[in-house]
Amino acid sequence: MSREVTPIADQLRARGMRVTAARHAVLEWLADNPHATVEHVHDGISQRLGSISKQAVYDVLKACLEADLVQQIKPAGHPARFERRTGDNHHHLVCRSCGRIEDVDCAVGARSCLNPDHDHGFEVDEAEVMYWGICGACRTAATNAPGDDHSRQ
Amino acid sequence: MSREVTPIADQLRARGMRVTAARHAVLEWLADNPHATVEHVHDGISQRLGSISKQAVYDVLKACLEADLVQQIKPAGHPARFERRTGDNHHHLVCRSCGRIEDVDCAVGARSCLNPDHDHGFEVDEAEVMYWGICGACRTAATNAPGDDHSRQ
DNA sequence: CCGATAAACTTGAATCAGTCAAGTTTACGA
DNA sequence: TCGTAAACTTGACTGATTCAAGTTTATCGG
Repeated sequence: MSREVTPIADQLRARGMRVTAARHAVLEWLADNPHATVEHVHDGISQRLGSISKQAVYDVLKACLEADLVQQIKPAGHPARFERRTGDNHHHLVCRSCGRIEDVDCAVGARSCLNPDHDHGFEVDEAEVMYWGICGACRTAATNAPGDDHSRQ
Repeated sequence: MSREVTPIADQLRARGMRVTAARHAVLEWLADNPHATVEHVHDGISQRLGSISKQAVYDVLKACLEADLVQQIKPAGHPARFERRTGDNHHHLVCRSCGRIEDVDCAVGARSCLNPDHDHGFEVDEAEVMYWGICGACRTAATNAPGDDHSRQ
């Protein structure tokens, strides 16, 4: 059900990138499965592609990252996650326990928290807002069976 | 020049923690060297203490973290950093190139960006704001000798 | 359509921060 | 001053990510 405005192949070509089965599969799959880890992506597209190395997934994601076709989220202590939604300054809600991520629109309105009052000589290009907490599933799991987090989303 | 309000030993005892040479050294050193990595702390206090294992530094920092005596910052792609300033909702400016960190007071005023508009069933306990950019030193280094980041602060 | 070639992919080793585990030492209350 | 749990030492291990060398393939010029 990926309702792409532009076909994936065109998006790649528009940036001068080669169109490969791996790239197509990753981008298509990611559109339907936001906040996926490399592991998730690999599992997800291996079926559709027959097989693909994990390194290729890293390569594809890195290329798409640089081409601004995907965005990366790296929550401390959890593997990186990827999503197709880029450039709209939205933030993320991260579960401390399982690493699950949800999107959150900027609570203070677009770009309001993007400029620090004092930049210490830095050239700032991004403001990242991350809300940390425990998701519903993990809270339930914790009360039912204390001490066992059912980890990994 | 650590101008502690309360002596370090007392701060530890106040939380029911044992006062050890390692803990004292770490906390004292950290007061004068904010945003240090485990490596930095280890190097810094090894001299003052004669010797200490890196694992002990991890242990001390973990204990102090749980006792709220230090705060941890984990910038994506860089080793964790520690500081004594806690509980005042300040944010951080991180250099993409060398990982150097500077403090920034909340641009939108205390706690204004702490509550996401939709919590997706999460129990949110922290909002983390991280500004990413390139610090002055790395910008200079990049223009002088392109392609060589003089990394690691 | 066909080959050349640089980009993309495969495989497997390496790195790096951090964690685990078993044994020894030490702070501190009795 | 003694016993004990907490803290420290040493060294192995993990898991995500990166590096590197060799092979395959998309695309472009002919």
